[in-house]
Amino acid sequence: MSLRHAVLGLLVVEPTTGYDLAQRFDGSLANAWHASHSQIYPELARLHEAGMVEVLGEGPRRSRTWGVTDSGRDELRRWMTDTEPNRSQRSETAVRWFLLSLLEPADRRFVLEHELAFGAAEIDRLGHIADRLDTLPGTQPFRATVDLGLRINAVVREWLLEQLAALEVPEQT
Amino acid sequence: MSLRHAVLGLLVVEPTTGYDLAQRFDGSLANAWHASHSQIYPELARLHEAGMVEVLGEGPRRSRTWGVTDSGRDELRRWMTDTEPNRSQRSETAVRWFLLSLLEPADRRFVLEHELAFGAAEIDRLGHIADRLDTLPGTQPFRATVDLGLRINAVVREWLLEQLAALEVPEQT
DNA sequence: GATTGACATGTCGAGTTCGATATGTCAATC
DNA sequence: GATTGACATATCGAACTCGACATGTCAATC
Repeated sequence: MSLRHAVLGLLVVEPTTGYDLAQRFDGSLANAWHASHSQIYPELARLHEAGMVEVLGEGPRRSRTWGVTDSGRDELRRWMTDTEPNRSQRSETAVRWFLLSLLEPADRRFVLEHELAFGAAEIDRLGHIADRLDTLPGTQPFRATVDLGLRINAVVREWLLEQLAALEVPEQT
Repeated sequence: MSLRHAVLGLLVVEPTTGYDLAQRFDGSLANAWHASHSQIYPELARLHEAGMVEVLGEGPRRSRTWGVTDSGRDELRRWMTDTEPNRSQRSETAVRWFLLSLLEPADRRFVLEHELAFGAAEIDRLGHIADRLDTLPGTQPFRATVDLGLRINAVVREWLLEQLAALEVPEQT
């Protein structure tokens, strides 16, 4: 269960509300893990019961700002250094890339162009995040992860363009 | 539910048994999707009931070789070209990379070195798959995906080495 | 002839995730 | 003063996933 540790991690970075946590899962953590609010609220309740998070303050609209306790920090460290990562991945997009060659050229071109457009938007999105982090102090460490995302996206883009180019050339059998 | 389409895709590539399908999820498709046999057998039964796969032959040990029907091929094509991909990713490893900066330098070095070792093994594994595909005829299209995996692993490796190098330098605040 | 290990299929219960539904607040615009 | 949209929390049932348990076959080695 990494949901628990992803939540703890995000709250160590910066205490925040459950609502905002859900936004972050779709923002900075989008390429690593997804969780919707219907998972996050119960998980916060469980973490609270386990003494790993605490309410730091209450705001408008019944909102509560959650922070991590020492016990929660211990648990996060233990997980990161003492447990073997679960290496199983899950990416529907990657499944589609894998199966791309099963499509006829016309369909393949269509899908490749669609993926390229999405990738361009993603590079744009990450670029904006990088720019914002560059102006903010104290968030330097996370620049590195954004950078990794940008580099992976660049490699994928190049690969997609190659696949598209291979489509133009009559097949060499 | 991409399990269904991943199974259909693998069976279009080459008809095979449920057992072998489970091996392939952990081999060629390891960086895209994971599924164990306890998911695969019921899914094959459902696909059979839906008329999307059929038994092509029976072998030793009650084994059945499954193939995709025309209806299954239609469904796979429809999924790949007409539906919007679910972009949500899931990678515990990526979550750990994201949270790396929360660790103290000594712990961080430990984790980075562990990741580098795993990455090296993965590059090795993909390299062997690539070599095998190069000697086999008729599997050229999947060379491309293996290549993408190799390139992404190379970028990650470079990134991990940079993070390790940054650890040596006294912090610039 | 016995043992071992890879091949092969299957089910079950617990745990996790998703999508829908529900309820309400607050600030800004019309 | 009404409406809209972002903020905010919460629950429920259906679907999906995981790990454990169960059963058996076949080939090769000891």
